[in-house]
Amino acid sequence: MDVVSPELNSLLPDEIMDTESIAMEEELPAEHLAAPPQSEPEPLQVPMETELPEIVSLCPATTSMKMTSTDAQCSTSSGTQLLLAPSNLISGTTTSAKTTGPAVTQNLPKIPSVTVPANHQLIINKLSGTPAVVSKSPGAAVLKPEGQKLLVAGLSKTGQPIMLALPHTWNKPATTQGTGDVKAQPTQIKLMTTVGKPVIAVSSGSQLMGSSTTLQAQQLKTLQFTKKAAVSTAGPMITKLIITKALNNKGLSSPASVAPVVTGRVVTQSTPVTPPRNITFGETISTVPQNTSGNSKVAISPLKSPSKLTVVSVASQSPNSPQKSVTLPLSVALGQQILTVQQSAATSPAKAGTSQSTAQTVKPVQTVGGVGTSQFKTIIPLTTPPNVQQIQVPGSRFHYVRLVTATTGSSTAQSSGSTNTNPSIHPAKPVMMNAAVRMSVPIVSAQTIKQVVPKPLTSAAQVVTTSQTPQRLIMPATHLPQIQPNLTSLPPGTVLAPAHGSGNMGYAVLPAPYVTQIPQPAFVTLTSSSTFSTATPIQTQARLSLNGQLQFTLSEFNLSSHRYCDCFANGEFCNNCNCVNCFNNLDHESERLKAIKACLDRNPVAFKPKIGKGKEGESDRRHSKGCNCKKSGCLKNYCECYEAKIMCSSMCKCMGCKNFEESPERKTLMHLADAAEVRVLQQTAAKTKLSSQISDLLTRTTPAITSGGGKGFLELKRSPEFAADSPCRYGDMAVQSFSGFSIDLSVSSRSPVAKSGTK
DNA sequence: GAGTTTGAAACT
DNA sequence: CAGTTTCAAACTC
Repeated sequence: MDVVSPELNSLLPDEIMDTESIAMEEELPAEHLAAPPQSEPEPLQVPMETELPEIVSLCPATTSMKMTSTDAQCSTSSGTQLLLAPSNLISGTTTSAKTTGPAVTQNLPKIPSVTVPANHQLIINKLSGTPAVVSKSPGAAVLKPEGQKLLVAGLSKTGQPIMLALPHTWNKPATTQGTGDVKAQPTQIKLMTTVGKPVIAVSSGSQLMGSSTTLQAQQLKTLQFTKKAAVSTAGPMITKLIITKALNNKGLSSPASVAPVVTGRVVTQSTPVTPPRNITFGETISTVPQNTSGNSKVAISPLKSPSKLTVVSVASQSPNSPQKSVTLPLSVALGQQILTVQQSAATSPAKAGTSQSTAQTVKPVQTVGGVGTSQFKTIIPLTTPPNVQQIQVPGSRFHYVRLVTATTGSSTAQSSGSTNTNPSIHPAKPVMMNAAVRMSVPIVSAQTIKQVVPKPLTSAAQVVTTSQTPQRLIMPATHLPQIQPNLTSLPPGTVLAPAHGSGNMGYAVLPAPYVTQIPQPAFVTLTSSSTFSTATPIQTQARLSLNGQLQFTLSEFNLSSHRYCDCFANGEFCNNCNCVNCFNNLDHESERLKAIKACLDRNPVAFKPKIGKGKEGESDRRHSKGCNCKKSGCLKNYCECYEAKIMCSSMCKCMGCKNFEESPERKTLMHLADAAEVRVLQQTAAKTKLSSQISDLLTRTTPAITSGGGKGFLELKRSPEFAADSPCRYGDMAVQSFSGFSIDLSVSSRSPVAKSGTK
């Protein structure tokens, strides 16, 4: 690893907090996404295209070490995923670093490699001789030398940690061995330092992952980690993780919408530090060096709105039996996100660090990213009562709630469920999925989370539906043997999608309103497979097929279509769609239930994502069923394969197929399509720029601009200094619509200002 | 926007 | 499982 001296750092003060340039470097094409880690035995399907989030994560690599530093801080642009090794580990690789404690200088682990997958995740590996990050953080196991690199140097003489954010093009192997010449490419290096704070120090064995929703790539979030010296190596340590949105955060949304969520691990308690807009949280972890203390994974929705946040924590772990870790991987799939949660019981109560509503005490988190092309934001809340928090994202179509784990008596989950003692369960092995899944889980009390057998959604499950915005409850139907026994531990209200069959992956998509508003007698029994036996009959609100797919049909929805309504197929209620006489709403729940049941009986795979992960050795994506084209040559959008921009496979039954790799027709079309896309992008960029200029012009030239009461409107008012009857260039501007990229200014006839249309 | 083509899903 | 029907989306003009 390269060593960045403090001198170098001091010479480049302007580089600090240079978020824009960093953000630019983060822009990676989708094809640069990281491949699944090799440690993953069997990648799961990627049901849908995913708009990938980026991760800021902190991942300690050591198993036991002393932390004498009191504060640690790192800054990174949002969206950049970082896996940071412990400070001592870092310092051991830097010549200029000053260790903060005597224990730190001993047995300094080396960082053999710094690899960055394409998802901008920086992974600093330890030596192979030590318990690697990989073993504890499968998500960090992706060591694909792509993407942006970030080197974390140790403490300087002034105590400033130095982090080098390297462009993704800077992936020479030498850099991973500490022999790279930093100065050789000065323009590609971003230095981020913390002022007056020691370098990031992550407690041993803990896995931290900080993540935050990102509204814009330019957002900068500061992660502050506070550690206190442990009494002994085996003693508790304090780790405080703070994520602070930088002041230059360009996010325009409310705090709830951005709600940076960071996970961390705190051995005991942390001193609350609650600067404005900071989120401080801590978590109690086991002090057993080899104890991974479970892993908690929560994926933040990487969907369109980065503000969407889903936090789920399930399972608990006996503090004294790390190998019996009853981690409950809760994998959720919506085709775009996968959420995996493994959470351990805390040996001591965790303590939230801030009084802010967004403050969270979190469990150790590790990313499940790095699998496939997915990128994850992993968050684990370790909330104190109230154990339920709802995340409301203004403007979002979805509501999210957090499932939190009780901080006390967490060991009951392990002992209560006989299925949890399945030896096949890997203690800390997270369930890795290669697709992100959005998951909205009904709010459940902490105690109910531990219950082995899900109950019908009655009083136990407290689902909050505050608006007509559909909620989704999506659970994985993937065949995941390691988590299957733990599925019985899902909290009441959770819709289970029992894995069944081999490779027949499905997803249970259940709108939350559907869950919450169904009368109890209307429950649809969750069909359990033979391998998914439970002592108690499981009831939930949707009937699931054997492969775990929740299905809906419109046959009883008085719709004249044999096809599924898109809204329905997505597990949503129809809203502002073109459905006629639609029954896919809350007013027709009984009919909807019938439709679901009928559909499940008829076709268990109707809602299965058509484009999924191909078999091993095949291309990443392929049509699950294959097309059946006859006339289009599979080169028109009639063909589902072509429409999905994938080539036809052996599954297809098409005739005259031209949608294969070497097809000249296909290549020609692709070239044309690419060219067209480039043009569209250029035009869009031009429009955006022009609109921005116009808007800026209006702002600067208009005497007064006040936001109108309506949404997305600008009200242009006459400035007081202009008399009502005086000639005024802008005097007759009325309220104009300001929608999207278009600004249409209507100017009165006596103000012959040229209209500006950007469309 | 209307008409045509197409193929997936439902149906038999 | 194969053939037929239906119909919304894609496509063309």
